[in-house]
Amino acid sequence: MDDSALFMKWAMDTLEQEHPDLVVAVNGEAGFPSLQALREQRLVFEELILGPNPASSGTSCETTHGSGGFGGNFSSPAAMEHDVWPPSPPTSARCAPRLSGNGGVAGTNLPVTSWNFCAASTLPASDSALDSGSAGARPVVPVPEMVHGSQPTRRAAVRSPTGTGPVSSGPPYAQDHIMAERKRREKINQRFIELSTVIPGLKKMDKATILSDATRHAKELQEKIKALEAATGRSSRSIETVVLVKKPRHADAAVSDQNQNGSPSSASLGAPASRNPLPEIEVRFSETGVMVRILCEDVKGVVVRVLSGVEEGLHLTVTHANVMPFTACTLIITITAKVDEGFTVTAEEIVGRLNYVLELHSSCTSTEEK
Amino acid sequence: MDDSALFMKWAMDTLEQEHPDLVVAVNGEAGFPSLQALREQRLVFEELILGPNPASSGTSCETTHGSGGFGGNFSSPAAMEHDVWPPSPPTSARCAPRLSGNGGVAGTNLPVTSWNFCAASTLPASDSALDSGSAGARPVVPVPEMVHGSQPTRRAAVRSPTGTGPVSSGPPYAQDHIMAERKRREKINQRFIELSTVIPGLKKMDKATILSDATRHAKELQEKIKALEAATGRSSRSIETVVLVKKPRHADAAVSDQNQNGSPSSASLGAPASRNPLPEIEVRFSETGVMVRILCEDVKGVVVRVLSGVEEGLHLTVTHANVMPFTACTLIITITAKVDEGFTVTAEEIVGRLNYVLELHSSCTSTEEK
DNA sequence: AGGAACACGTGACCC
DNA sequence: TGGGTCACGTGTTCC
Repeated sequence: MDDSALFMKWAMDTLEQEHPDLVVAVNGEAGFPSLQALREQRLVFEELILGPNPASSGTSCETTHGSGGFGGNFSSPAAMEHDVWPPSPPTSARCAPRLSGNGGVAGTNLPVTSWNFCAASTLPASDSALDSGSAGARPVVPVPEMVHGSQPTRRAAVRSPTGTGPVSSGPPYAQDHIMAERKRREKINQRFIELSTVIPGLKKMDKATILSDATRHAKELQEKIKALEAATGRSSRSIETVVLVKKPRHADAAVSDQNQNGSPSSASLGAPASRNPLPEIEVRFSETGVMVRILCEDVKGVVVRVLSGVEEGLHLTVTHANVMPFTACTLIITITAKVDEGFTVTAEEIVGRLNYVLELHSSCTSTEEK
Repeated sequence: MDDSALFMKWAMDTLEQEHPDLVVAVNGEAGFPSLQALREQRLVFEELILGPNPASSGTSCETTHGSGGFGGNFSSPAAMEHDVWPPSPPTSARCAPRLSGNGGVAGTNLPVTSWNFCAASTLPASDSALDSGSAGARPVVPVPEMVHGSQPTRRAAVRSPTGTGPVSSGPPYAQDHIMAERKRREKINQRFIELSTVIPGLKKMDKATILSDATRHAKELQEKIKALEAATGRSSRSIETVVLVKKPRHADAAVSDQNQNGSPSSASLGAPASRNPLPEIEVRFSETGVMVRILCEDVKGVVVRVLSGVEEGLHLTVTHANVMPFTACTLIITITAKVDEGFTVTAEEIVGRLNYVLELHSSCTSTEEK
């Protein structure tokens, strides 16, 4: 989530900023945009994900956004790797490229988020390419990159607009459409990488694989849930409307929490062995919805936490909520909610979720930060 | 789940089977693969998802795998919706479409699985195009389809390859690459729709939305699992009280308490006489006051009755009260109150008193009037 | 060499 | 009329 958000933002930003236009380039050969800017980015990304990585950075920098190309006047073909079609026109009659006005190719290079997710964050550099522009077919640094294997760099190269012209749109206008499309692609790719982050044990990173693995994974999760529900259901099988009250939080054993640190929170009660019984959670179902009652410590933010935990995390829609103080440091929160269409919840889930958020909260307060 | 699984399988199979290779095509025009095979598939899909669908089949059926269709010879542009570019070339000079060798359009129409899953059901016509082949720019049936609105048909129409030619590849060779790419796209789209089937409540069907919803959904499932696990873990943990109170009329104040928690003591009693478990009353004390929670039938006047019963009859001063509906005919009443100076109360007193007023009330309603 | 994967530009469609 | 979405063909890179 987090990083993805960042990533998105970054993507947007770069998109916006782009093309200061300088790119220039000149005749045939490519100015070439990012390319290694991209790689650079990927590098950075690696750092983020894998932890701080020495080395890195270095090379390019600013240039990246330099993409600007289309402003209209530079003929620079920017992109093209090397071959270049300009000299191409043989038989086919490529028609005049029009688009950018002068015969040259249109700019439109743009680094592009590209598939290589990686990218991102700090996003430093960029580079050389930009001013360096001029030169012809530089191979440009190959730049080793290649993190662990698969993912390609995908260059930013562009291609001539190929005529463009036929029916609709002259060169000029259309071209924001191309930007839009570019953005769309970028968005999708980004989503792709987000998706890839939530599915574990994914090795290939193919779009196709990501997709299929995602569905596979989803199915697995569903099944797991079903199994879990069944399991817990058995244990407390009884007629409808079972009330199930739990007051967990002993911490102890479970892998879960570190805080066996004699939670300061409890304070209140003198009970020796037994610690604070809070939170206490009760869940009750009706045909149409669910009631949740929570008795918990009165700590700042706990209410919203609970409410959002219920609504967002559990696919419930709160129809009624009430909070009232009880004792100096205790709150009684009572909620009724409807289960969102197409979803189901079990008491265990709700209890688990609430325990989770409450636990988070208390640890939050006891330590600091998150 | 089920269907999705089927779908998946189907998908896989079709994928495998497809392109018996003949596809090849021969001279320029594309042979073109499945076309309606795709539609057929889509059809099948529909059936699977929506349940057996009469009608359907009819048309193509066999043809499907017959894919054979492309055996190669039909130049038919099949696809193109209507506009058609053939006659287009005005100003722009679309250049000659080379690619396919003959001047004609390149084959490559292909209906394409396309994004439109929806499509279809009966999905009539289409095909005709297939054999009918030959003709040029026939508008061919627009094919109404469009299931519930959004999804586009996306026509299959192709475009001329736009030259293709420049540098690399003459028209001839390249063209299997294009088939490959086509296949890849198809695969991906297919995976997309597979994915979309496993995620519930998805309305938009956008690639982008599918992706993001997929990740969202995955995260939710993960959490749900975590919650479930936590819950079951906890519950299994013998400790914890976890009293799970059924709605017994046994009353038996059982509630918690086995743990001598110094904390607020509580007691709850079910109504003895009444057959239905209601009312259910819970009382809990703090140092400074008392909390009373009542689950009772929602009968007119019950609220004031309860409140006055608590305040007047028991020497309590209500500091907070909340009433919320739960189930069609049930109310949850939660009250906190302070004990009036100089008085004391016990849980039993309160429960007794409330049972009394509630009983009065119900008898009131049950019999007639008072 | 050739298959697989990606991004790009572009035409077309829809709301 | 334009923004959004898609599929397509193409160039390119990597194994």
